[in-house]
Amino acid sequence: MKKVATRFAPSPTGPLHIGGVRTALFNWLYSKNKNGSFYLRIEDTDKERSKDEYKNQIINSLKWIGVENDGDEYIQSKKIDDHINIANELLKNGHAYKCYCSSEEIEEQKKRAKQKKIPYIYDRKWRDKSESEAPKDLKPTIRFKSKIEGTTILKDLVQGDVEIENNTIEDFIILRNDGTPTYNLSASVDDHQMNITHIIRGDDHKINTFKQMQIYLAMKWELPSFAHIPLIHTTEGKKLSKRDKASTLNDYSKIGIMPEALRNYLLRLGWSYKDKEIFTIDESIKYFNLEGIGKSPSKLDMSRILSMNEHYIKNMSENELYIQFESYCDKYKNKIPNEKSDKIKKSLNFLKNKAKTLEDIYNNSTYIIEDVVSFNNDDLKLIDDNAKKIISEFSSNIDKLDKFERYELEPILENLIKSNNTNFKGVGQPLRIILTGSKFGPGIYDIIISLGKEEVKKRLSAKIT
RNA sequence: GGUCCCUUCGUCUAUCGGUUAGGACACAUGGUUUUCAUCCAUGAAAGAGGGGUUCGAUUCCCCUAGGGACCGCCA
Repeated sequence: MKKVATRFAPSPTGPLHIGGVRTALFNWLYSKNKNGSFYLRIEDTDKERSKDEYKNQIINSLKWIGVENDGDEYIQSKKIDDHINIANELLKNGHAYKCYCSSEEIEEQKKRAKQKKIPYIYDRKWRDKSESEAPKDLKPTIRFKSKIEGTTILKDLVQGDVEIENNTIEDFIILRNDGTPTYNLSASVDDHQMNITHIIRGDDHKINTFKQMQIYLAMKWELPSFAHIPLIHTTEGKKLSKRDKASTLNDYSKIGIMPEALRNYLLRLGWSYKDKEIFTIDESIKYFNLEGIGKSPSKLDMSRILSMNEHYIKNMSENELYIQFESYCDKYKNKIPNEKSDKIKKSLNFLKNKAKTLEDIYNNSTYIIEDVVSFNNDDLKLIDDNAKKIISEFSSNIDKLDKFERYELEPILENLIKSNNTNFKGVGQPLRIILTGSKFGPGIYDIIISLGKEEVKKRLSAKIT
């Protein structure tokens, strides 16, 4: 048995979106499940559109979600000479030929086909023409001599047998008239040279697979296995593209989605293992298989991502959560001041109960992070004279406390409720507003204790007068 | 238009011929609760339609309908 090798081969012509991330994840999981290797190949042969910026974004995205490639990134543009050599070999073997059609001529044919509403396919004009008829002033493209007779069956590991008439595959270009290789050639040569055994990619590549299979056959190379996974659709039911909002990983991380949550979500999007929903990395490696991949495209569901994130927030250790929260604030909000980090750490146990995202934690903890409380007028109106009296009583009552724990605070509040002939809200709400500037937030005891006696006194006295 | 793929609750899915069609998210209701939440309980919610095959079809086959992908000297 050959050692399993998979690859993810994006082109750095745009930011990697969540669909690509899932494809990478599936390839990575499959190879790890089989104790094999996973490679990252940057397909940067389109010099016009490829950008280093995108290459880095791709590498960072995969790193962020925990998909790690074996070995260095494979840079396709460095292998162009190999691709050209194979094209020449194909030419020599009679599996390819020179086509002297100008691009204008081809465009014209396509236009006409469209007008007549018939499918365009290159008419194989130069397939059997002799070289002597070639125009002198035109550089030819090299086309692959595709099969015309019969059918080809692709034994797809996800979709089953897919049969296609060979004559629907045109004589595709493998070398442009400037001598550079095109995608189908480069990809086949690279996959072969990298000893890729399983090609797992989006459904949108299926036609390419039939073309690439023919190159393999012509070169007498051993065919890899193919698995075409259904695409991820937007809520509108269309193929997800780079232009869609909320499509890159950064769109998610900036609102406080954590990598393990998104990884788990993506794993379960289009793949399942019985009724299991939550998978650690190790579990996903252990259980991942191609049989569990569904055949129909699936839609992105934000509320599901959120609830997955919520699950991870509540179930990860507070230490780990703090590390993620800290770097989240650092990157997208304000850096947590050193002197506040202990308070935040201690408060995580109640902060996390109200949070679906790291951003929620941030919003609920600003009263700790920021020293000056800001108020809005509507809330301030609730602080009437009666409320001020209660607050002032509370303030003097806590002076004698030395532990400043819940069991000490509870009786004080209860007494205030009784002596002022009110309910919990009558005491709790004004306190909350003055302490945090908001009617909403963590439990009142949590707020008081997390702030500490000194800070509570300070904030109360600033507002009573 | 041609080729290919898909079709179970709103969404992600389980079921590999016999189930009261299960779970999760979302939703609704009730309970716990100092706000908002959490948590707990309960509920509503699905096999696109039509033909076969079979003792029996969500499951196998065919047709129809609907949806999607591809149709570059991009990758």
